[in-house]
This record gives sequence, structure tokens and C-alpha cells, in this order.
Amino acid sequence: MAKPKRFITTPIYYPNSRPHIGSAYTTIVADFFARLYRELAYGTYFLTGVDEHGEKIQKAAEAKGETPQQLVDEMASSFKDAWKRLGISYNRFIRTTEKSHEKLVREILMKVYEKGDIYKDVYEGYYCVSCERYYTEKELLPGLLCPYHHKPVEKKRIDAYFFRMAKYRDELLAYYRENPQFLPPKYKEEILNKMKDLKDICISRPVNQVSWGIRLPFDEEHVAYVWFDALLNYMSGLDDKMQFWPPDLQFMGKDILWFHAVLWPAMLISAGFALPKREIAHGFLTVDGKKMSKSLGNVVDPLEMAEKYSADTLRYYLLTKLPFGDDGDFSRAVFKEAHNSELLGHYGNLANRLVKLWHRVAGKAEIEQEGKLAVDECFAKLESLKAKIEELAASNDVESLLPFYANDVFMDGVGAINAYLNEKEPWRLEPSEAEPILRQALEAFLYVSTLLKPLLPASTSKIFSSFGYEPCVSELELGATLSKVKTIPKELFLFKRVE
RNA sequence: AGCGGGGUAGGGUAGCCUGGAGUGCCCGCCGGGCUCAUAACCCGGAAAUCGGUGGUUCAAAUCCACCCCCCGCUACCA
Repeated sequence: MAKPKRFITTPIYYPNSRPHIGSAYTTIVADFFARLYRELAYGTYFLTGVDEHGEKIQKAAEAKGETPQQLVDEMASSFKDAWKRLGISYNRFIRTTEKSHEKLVREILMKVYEKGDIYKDVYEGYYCVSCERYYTEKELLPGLLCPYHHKPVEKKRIDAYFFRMAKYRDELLAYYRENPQFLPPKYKEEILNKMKDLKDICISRPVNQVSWGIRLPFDEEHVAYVWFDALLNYMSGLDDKMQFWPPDLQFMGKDILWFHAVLWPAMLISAGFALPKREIAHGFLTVDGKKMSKSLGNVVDPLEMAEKYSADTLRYYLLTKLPFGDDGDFSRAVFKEAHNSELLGHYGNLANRLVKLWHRVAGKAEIEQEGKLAVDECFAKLESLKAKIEELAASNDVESLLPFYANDVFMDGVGAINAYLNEKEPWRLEPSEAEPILRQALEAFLYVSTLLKPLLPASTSKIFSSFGYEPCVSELELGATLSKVKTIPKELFLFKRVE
């Protein structure tokens, strides 16, 4: 029977600046799972992209003397470049200015409108004349002052369209009950509390205020206001591959969970589509206990960290050193130690140690081994690692997979090989005695490295290209890998020490 | 304010739902081993009143109550 599919998404990011550590975090987490499921031969579709509409883009473009389209083109390239440097293996990069996306949004809006779930009403907000825009009360400074001009705003009423979200309250609650995986446990109570007072939501702005957006198909004087536009990327991004529908794992920061957990499924129920399986929220990063902010000057640039250490180091740090789902503190000291002591010390050193030993002691580069290698029984537990990964992946147990990879796959897997070498001391033996021991260790190393592909894609890729053979987890068999490699490199430096 | 999340050795974490000796992991530190390897690797050790107080229980990091500290959310903000 064919493996099931996994449709994995990140939010589409608002491209008003280069990717920051938060969007990198979400994207790297999603990429880890996308790579993992591909390794396990699931039909996998990994979608990310940018949210290009809205007033801020419009204003930013005006300020730069560009058209909004020029601006978003630049920003989209910047994001794609960043993801490339971080090794993000998305299948599709969706931009909401794509014609096909705009078409789909209008179709869905029409569908929902015809169903009677959209109605016109009055939106009351705080308007700043200088900014020419509306603010929510929360955005304003105390005393109802505009945050930019520090001037009083006025309460103003405009016509706008509303989506009948409250209508779907009971259906949503039933869905939560029947699909206990849908909401992240940590935020479930919060969502349920808010559901008690569920209101309809405004989904439009008049064109004269925001022109950079998708026009409502039933009223061209209004544009779709953000979320209705943005959330539908998860559908338009599939293009003609609707067989992947619905999303299986939707990753995001905890700040936008509410929209994904409530508005998004309500929209889908209204439009008549199956609902996503899991919404997964991660926490935010602080720096040395303080909130990251430009004014404090403590913003962590993911690309800078990846460049100074390696893309894999950034990924390893974010995936294994932070408590997933809770806020975590970004520590440069821990980051550096993770690189030098763990990645380089345990793993990188082992790689080089092994291949050099091989050439030194066994003294031959060709592999004479035919067929399957009888692997030393102390490595037999490696097979249980693979079994456990398959089990956790099948149940979408994302919370357990990350610590399992950190402790069991990386630490125990790599540690077992280092300990094996220390115990057997092949460097003291005659070549004929050392060779079988090194075979065992190399086989185990390749096995563990295959398991580590989702966690450390760049390093493992380097390993397998050096050996001239790359297995994937679903076909992995202990004892059957070393005989397939083309060569054993003379040396193998996976990480550089950073002082 | 309301609602929610967190507070576990010097640092970072897992465990908490489904109570059972402070049990695990990483870094750092101390001692030993090894010297093949990017001063890396292996073994051993010290170090925690599991935020505080009280309660339930034969038994609590784990369940309950209250308190203290940190953080987030509060929707028409993308």
C-alpha cells in the first residue's frame, strides 16, 4: 500500500523586510518535517511564500518611488534567496500577486458570498488623517493617539463586508472535539475561551483606502482585507495538485494561530472544503531574556548566523536547543557550543576520524565487500531508531520527533560509534584485524547519517556526495549501505571550528 | 484587568496529560583513559530543597489551592 501524503505549509510572510529569525524558525521547522516525510517516501508537498498585498506594501512602495509590484518583486527575490541559503526545500513558493491566486480568491469569495456568508455592514474604526488609514484601539498610543504622528485620531465609520464567522462556531467546536490533534495543546484553552464570544469578521476595505489588493468579485469598490486573501494561499499554492488537499501540518508562530484555528476552517466550511489536520504553533525567541527588537539592537539575523557558522548549525540550534511551542531564549554562547562541541566535536570529528582511520589502517580506498555486511550487534539498536522515527512520523507526533532526533538519533547514534572506536582501538590493530571493525563503524556512520538527513541536510549531503552514494531512510537497511558506496574520501571536514 | 503558557544542577532542555527513589540528555566544570581524529573521542565524578506555601495520597517535579516572578494573547493588526 502506498504511503499517505503530507501537505506541509508555513505562513506566507509579509515581505516588508528581509526574513528575520522568526520566519526562518518557522520555515526551518517546516522544512525539517518536509524532508523527513520525503525520506520516508510519503507523498510530500511543502509550500511557503509571501503575502504581497496590503496597505503597508502600498505605502512602502510610494515612499521608495516604486510601484507596489516592483517592490514585491524585489522582496520575493530576497526571500527566495534567503531560503536558498538556508537550504529550504520547498516545492512551491507562492506569491499572492500571482494571477492564479487572485483568481482563486475571487472564486472562493464568490462562493461564500453566494452562500450568504458575506454581508455588508458598517465598520467603525479610528482614523488618522495624516496616515490616511484606520487603526485598532490596540495599535494606538494611550489617549487614542496615532502611533506615528502622535496626534488624536477620529472615530470613523465606513461600509465594509463581513464574513459570518460566528455562524460556524458549533461546527468548529465539533471539529476540535473530533480532531484532537487539530489545535496545539498549549493553546487549546485559549482558543476555546475565545470561541465563547465569537464574532463576525470584517474582510474588506474600500478601494480608495487600500487599492493594492484583490477586488471583491461582487463589489469592485472593495478589496479583500488580508486574511481572506492570505489564507487561501494554502489552496492556490497547490495549483493543479489538489490531491494533496487538505493541509496536514501547518506551521506558524503563535501570534497567528487564532486565524488559522478559527477563521481559516470557518472559511473552508463555508466554501465546502475539507479542513486541515493540524495547526502547529511555535513560540517566540527572546535574546538574553529580552524581547528581540530593532530599538534594543538585539535582532538576530539568521543569514548572518548561517554564514558565520553554517546553515546546518542554525537549523540544529533552532530544532534541538529550543523548547518547541514555548518561547525560547536565543543564546549566542549556546549556539557556538552547539556548533563547536556538538556538531563539530561529536559528528564532524567522527566523520573525519573514520575516513582517515580507514585509509591509514586498512590502507585501501576500494571497497571489496560484496553484498550485505554483517553488522556488529552493538549497532543493532540503530534499527530501532529508524522504527521509532517511522512510528512518530506516522502519527504526526511533531513534538516528540524533535527531541528524539536531538537525543536519540544524533547524540546516541553518533556517540555509539565514537564509543565503539574507543573500545576496539582499531588503530592499534593489524590492518587485517582493523578493517572489519572500521567497516562496522563506517556502516553505522552512514546509517546514522541517513537518519540525520532532515536535521542536517547540508552536512549529510556533503557526506554522501563524498562517498558517491546517497541512501534514503525508507530504503535504508543496516548492513547494506557501505557496499554501495563508490569511494571513501581521504578526509571529510563537515564543520569549521569557530572561535 | 481577563484568558493562556512557563519557572527542573552554572547554562540549555526532557520528564508533567496517564503520580512511584531527582530519572534522562547536551554544554560547562573536576578526575581518569586514549592519542586514530578539526585540543577532537571514551569512561567516571561533583553539582538541583524540580519558583514558594499549604493540601490530597502509602507515595508529588508530576494532581489540587493560594502566592511570587517571566512571557504571550485579547480578534475587523498582514
